[in-house]
Amino acid sequence: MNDSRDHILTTSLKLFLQKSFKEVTMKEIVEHTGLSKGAFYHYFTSKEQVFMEVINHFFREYLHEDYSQLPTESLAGFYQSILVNLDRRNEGAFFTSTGEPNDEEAFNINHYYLLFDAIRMLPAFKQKQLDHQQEEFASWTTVVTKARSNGEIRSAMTDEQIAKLFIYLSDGVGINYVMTEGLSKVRQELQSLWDGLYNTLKD
Amino acid sequence: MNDSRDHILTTSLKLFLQKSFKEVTMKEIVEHTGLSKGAFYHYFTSKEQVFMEVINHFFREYLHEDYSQLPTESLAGFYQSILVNLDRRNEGAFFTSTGEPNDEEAFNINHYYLLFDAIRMLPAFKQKQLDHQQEEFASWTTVVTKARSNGEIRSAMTDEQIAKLFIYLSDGVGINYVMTEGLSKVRQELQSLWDGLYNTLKD
DNA sequence: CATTAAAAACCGACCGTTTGGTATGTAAAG
DNA sequence: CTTTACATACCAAACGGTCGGTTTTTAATG
Repeated sequence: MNDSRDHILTTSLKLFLQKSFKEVTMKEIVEHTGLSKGAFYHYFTSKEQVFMEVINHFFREYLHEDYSQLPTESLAGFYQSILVNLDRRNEGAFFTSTGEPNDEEAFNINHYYLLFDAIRMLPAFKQKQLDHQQEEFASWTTVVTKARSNGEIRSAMTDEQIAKLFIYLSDGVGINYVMTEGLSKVRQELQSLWDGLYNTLKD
Repeated sequence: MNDSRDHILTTSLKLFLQKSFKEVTMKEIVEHTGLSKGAFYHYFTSKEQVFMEVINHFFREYLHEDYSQLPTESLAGFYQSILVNLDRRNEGAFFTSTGEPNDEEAFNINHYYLLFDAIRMLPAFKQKQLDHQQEEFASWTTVVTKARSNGEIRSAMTDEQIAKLFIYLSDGVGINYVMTEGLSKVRQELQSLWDGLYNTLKD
């Protein structure tokens, strides 16, 4: 039905993945869509609006792992599933929902621009981000608690500390590799560190 | 001597700490300095140039911990020193070199904009960043190696893995707190996690 | 199926403002 | 009297956005 509107949205997303909100111009959006300024403003009222919709439609679901769908029987299985999902999102595509392929490069430094822009411009998004972080923390903590009572792991640290260890480790690996090479090595790096940490807790 | 020039530099820094390069306008720089456009272009040839100098003069030394000055006798002492230095930089000021006080808020989300802008715009800075990361990794690894042979710690993980654990943990804590609250809690959070990790390695 | 009127989709010229940067001038310093 | 340090008016280009008009699609009617 609304073909052009979706086309504008996905095209804008591609641009916002390459530059910050301020750096992407209306001219670029219009030219990349192949449409005209009139067409754009027929569907959207402003550059801000298309940004907002881009964030809400694509970026949020792309960023946020769904922790409720993860297996929680063991800590090892839990983090292994996250790694597998990370793989899927990397090789897969950004636009799975629209069926469009991801011919662009993988996760990179610009994703942080986009994330930060969204946080600064959209209070609702910032709240979602906060909620997601809490959910992430709660999920990890639950799994760690269970793993400890199972006898899967043991440690002098609190469950919360261990949960944070895993979470911050993944964030740290991400931002480090984004600043240097690509995200290609992130998966194996994260696997190696999580495994090492896990084995330390297991002994 | 060159009073106005330095004034422009520090004023520009303050602005670049609040917005991205693109978002900071010449008008803002000129108005905040209290000088005129003519004055600005008397000392600098472009907005890019003042950005470049801002990065080289202030930001780099602010960001980069000097690992050669840290005590390496024990792992505990090593990371404790880093935490103390982190304190100093937080409460202290951004402009220690010029003696100006830091009345602005502490490290926040905009610092990442600045960091990313610098990486994208200044290849030399990116290289310095990379070198610094390598130096950081090398320092941690050395300290961990020594700590292990000392009998201070023991672990099934390699020295490199342990080093990365500490490094990525700090990066992860930083970016997480920047996105939510401030950097106020980062220090204690990092202390808690590093301590927990350390004790696990010690047992 | 053809006719037609209304609505939706789309175009590109145009608008006021802001952008980074320049040119010209002048007052002060050496 | 020359150089340095500023100020200000000005510029072309780019900015996000508007508007009047044209084409295309849709839906109702005979």
